[in-house]
Amino acid sequence: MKKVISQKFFNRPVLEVAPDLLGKYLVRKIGQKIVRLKITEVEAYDGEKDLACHACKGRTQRTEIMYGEAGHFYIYLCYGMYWMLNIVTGEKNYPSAVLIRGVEGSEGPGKLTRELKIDKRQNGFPALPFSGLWIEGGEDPSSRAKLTTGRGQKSAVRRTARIGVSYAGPIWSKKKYRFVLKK
DNA sequence: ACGATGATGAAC
DNA sequence: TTCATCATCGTA
Repeated sequence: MKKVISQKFFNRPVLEVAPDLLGKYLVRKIGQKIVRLKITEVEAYDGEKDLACHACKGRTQRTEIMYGEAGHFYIYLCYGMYWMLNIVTGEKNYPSAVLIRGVEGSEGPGKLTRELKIDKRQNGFPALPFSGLWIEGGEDPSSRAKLTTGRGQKSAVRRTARIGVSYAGPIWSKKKYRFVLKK
C-alpha cells in the first residue's frame, strides 16, 4: 500500500536518493483534493564542489535550507516565472538536493509546480502530509521488483547530463546526475 | 530563436 | 544600488 516516505530515506547521499525517487509518488493536497503523480525525472545537486549547485557560492539566505535537515523542500524562482521543486538530502550542513524535473502527466520542472500549485510558500516545509506536499512509496512490492535487475541496479533508469547547467563548466555540466524513468 | 519576468549574488 | 545571470516554457 501507499506509504509516506520518511526523512531517513532522504538522509543519504544525493546520488543514492535521486534514482531511488523514480517511481515513487509526489503527493499534493489542494483543498480537499489529493493528487498522486509518479516521479519520472530527477536531478542531483551535490555540495559546494558541484558548480551547478546553488550551494557552490556557499551559505547564503537562499541556499541555507540546503544546509539544513534532509527531507525538507528547497523551492526557488527560476527565470522570474517558474518555481523549482527540490528536496534536501544528506547530512545536516552538507548542502545537496534533488530537483524534481518531471512527474507522470507533467513533464518539466516549471510545469509540474504550476499545475500542482507549488510556490515559495512551501519552501522549507518538511515533506510530510501536514505540509500538504509529500512523497509516497510505489504501488506494491511486485511492481517494484520489475525495476531492479539481479545486481540491484535499476534497469529502467536512464542517466544523462543535467539540463540547463552549461554555466557549470566542462566537468560539472557533464556529470550524469540526471535520472529518467524509461517508459 | 526569442521574449517574458523577477530573485539572486557580486560588483561598485 | 546597479548589473548580469539564470536548474524554463510557450510561441514563432
